[in-house]
Amino acid sequence: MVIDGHSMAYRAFFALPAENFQTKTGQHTNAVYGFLSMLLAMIREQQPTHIAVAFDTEVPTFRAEQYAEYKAGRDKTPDEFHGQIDLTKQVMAALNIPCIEVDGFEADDIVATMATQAAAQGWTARVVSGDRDTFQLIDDNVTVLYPMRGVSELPPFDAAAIEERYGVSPKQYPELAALVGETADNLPGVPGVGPGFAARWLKKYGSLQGILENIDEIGGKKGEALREHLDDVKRNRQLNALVTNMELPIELDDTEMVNPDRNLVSELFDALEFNTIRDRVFTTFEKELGNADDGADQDHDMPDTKVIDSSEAFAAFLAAVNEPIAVFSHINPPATVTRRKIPAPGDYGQIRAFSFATAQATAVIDLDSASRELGTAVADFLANDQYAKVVYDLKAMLKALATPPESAPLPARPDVNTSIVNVTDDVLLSGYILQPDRRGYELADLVQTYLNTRLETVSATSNQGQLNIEGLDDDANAKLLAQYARNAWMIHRLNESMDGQLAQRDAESLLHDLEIPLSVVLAKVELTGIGIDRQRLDSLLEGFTNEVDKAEQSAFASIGGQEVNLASPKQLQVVLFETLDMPKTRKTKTGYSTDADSLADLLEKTDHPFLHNLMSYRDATKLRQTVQGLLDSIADDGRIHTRFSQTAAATGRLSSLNPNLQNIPVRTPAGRQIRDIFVAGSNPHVDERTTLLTADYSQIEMRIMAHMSGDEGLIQAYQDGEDLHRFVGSQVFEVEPEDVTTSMRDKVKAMSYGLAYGLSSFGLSRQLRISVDEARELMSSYFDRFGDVQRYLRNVVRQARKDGYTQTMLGRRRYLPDLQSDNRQLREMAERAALNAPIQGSAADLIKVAMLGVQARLEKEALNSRMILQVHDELILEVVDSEIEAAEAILIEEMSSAATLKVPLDVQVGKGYSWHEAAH
DNA sequence: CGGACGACGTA
DNA sequence: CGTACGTCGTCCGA
Repeated sequence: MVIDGHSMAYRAFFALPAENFQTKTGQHTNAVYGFLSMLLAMIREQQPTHIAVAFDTEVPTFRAEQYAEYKAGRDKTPDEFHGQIDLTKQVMAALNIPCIEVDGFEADDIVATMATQAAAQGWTARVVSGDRDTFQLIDDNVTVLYPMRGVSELPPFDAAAIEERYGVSPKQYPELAALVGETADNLPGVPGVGPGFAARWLKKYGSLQGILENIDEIGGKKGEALREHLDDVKRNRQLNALVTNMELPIELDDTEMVNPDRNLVSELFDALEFNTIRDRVFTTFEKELGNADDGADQDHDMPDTKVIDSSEAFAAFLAAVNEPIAVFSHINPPATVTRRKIPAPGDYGQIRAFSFATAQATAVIDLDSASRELGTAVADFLANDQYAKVVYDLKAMLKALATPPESAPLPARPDVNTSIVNVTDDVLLSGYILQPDRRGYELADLVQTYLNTRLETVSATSNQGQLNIEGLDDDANAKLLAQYARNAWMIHRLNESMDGQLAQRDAESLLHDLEIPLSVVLAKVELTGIGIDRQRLDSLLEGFTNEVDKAEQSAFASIGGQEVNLASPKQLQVVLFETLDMPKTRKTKTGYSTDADSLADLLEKTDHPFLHNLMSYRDATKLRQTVQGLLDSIADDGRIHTRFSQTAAATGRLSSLNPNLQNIPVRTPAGRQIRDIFVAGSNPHVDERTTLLTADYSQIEMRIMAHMSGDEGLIQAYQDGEDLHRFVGSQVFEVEPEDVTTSMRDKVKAMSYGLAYGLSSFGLSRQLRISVDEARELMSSYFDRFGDVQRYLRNVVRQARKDGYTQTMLGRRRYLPDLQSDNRQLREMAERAALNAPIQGSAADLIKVAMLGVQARLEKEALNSRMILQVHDELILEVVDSEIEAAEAILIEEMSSAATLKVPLDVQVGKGYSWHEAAH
């Protein structure tokens, strides 16, 4: 298959709307995307063994030399097309598809030469081109795929198809074209002669030569015109003849289809912001090349796998081991959770199989067929401090091991402190520390990045049916177990690679002393869950649902009974900006914004009741959704067990999911009602009432900024325990602290918080609804008083630009390549991220240290109270009533001593039956 | 069914 | 033109 790259990319450009394909840097990509998806379709349909793409070059062709007006008068190439040919070539390079271009020739000549060469070798050739001149190449061996509807349909043209369509043979088609002319190439033909007449003449006289020999016979106006434009016709015929015997810089054999360079493809697609097509690329090539086991070659050093089916065999395997063992556990349901398919509340998955790897040996255990003895032996091995272990996702293993089903051979090991010990590495967490801003940390992703090897993801068929060890002659089962073994081997190899990199950047302590121990604490927190008052939650749902209905009815009434979907911004835009003809708001990708700020603006300007009703509807639906989400995630034990992701936030923070308990409303009274349903539950270890204890850091990020900047004024204020915002206000506005008004305090408060996000004077002015000048004035007097803060913030960015990364107090790095970007928007975004990352990240480090400290103290003092939630700067404990004072002391001590800063770490504690009551 | 998008909750 | 997240509904395409 040989493709005319330029003509197809250009077709694709017009087939897809350029405005829908634009990267954040402003580069259009519609032609690249369209070309690529056409290419994939062609590969799938035609299954070529060899493939190449031909391109035109800038150098004028021999045709232009023969005829100066060749292709003159064409419309200017649209600006949006700019750069897309080059990007298309880059994509081809990543796909390992050769691009061919030769100065002085057109892509079509290359296509023609290659097709001719291929046919001469006895191959069949497929020519993909939007240029009808290629029709002349068609014969028994050569077919042209010519785009019809955009580039979505490329019907094959063979001799019969040309005959049917034009009434001439492919060989005669260029003669017909010469008579008719080609506007696109600025080759005028005979006026008044279209393909019909041309075909009739050709049929009658056999060929163009025949026509010329009998030219005087041809009567009528058209005959006259022909005689007048004979030179044009001859010239056209000369120019539309494709060159079939060029010297090419490549042999046909060098165009054999091979695997894409996956890393290059990923890198390039990241830049092009191609996401959905990525998998299509890989699956298309895999299918075409039939090489699903491609990566297997690179495992030649993988030791043979022993299938372990008895505790004796396991003991024998362990006896030969004298180094850290990589342990992989296959957990059902798989950790990959999609939006519409989340695991049932309280289901932490079951371990179905274990596999192990060292440099010398690999082994696999199918738990579905394992004996109770073997299951126990494995559990004992995990709990045995003598064996160092390397794992992937310790937290998931701990949780699954804590709650195996009755029937499983594995004994339940509910104590996460002892169930898996001596874990020296968790490659999931190592991956996060090395690259905290990656999208995914699936084992296969890490293997791809760090080992440049493909890893099959275990087939979903393992979800059902038994993995039966006796059935090892069963192909599918054997393959599955082999995959598990390979996973363990990959964990082993990943660890070798990552260990070195962690050492190089001095981040071992972050892994071993912080993240790995924290994952044990988090496992415990998740297993514990938080108590819920279900009755009150039910009645909240009812109340909010009523509010939604009421607001919806009022909203419809206020626009004359028209029933639109209030949850659809698209439909709202029609109502607001067309039906009601309101002033336009901020632009979004798909139109004009209908967000809360915009609605408030519109309300001010128009005072239309619909706006008010819509806002009520939005408030109520949001609350109802939150309540419904909570109800849906209550587990059988009546509690909600959120999951903490330890690898989600690029700054080092945790995140909470299924459900997210880190964004439960708190600002409005209605929202706070939801906090009231999180309550102190029963403790399984004591028959005693419990209370919720909350403890949060006060102004943690400001304190970190004071510490890191070394600003004496700020430090002094914190040491004196002053009301920080009042103090700053008095400095900025040059008044006595007692004379600082609420408005002054609010302004400096907004500014102080904003600083850590890279707030601009423009942003500040908008937020405070003051003029930009006033905001600028405010910032400059702020920095006059607190100059070290300004110097610090500037220096953070400067250092980050120099090093390529920022660093937290514990050495957690965040890489920010965009600091070097030519694109101002990207660069400035990276600068703000650089400003914020050390501050937010250090705060994250601190509370993680505090969590370890608190958990350790609770255990050391043998308390029954339990940690149940972390919300970035807040820890929540469910405390047995007799332990309230002890727990309170632990919280305060451990949180305030998490680090020694130049300022005190103030911790506020509150208690109550519910989360709401425990707020202070 | 999955992704993009707008919207909005938290720190 | 303020950082970091997760979830929901809609809309649209595979």
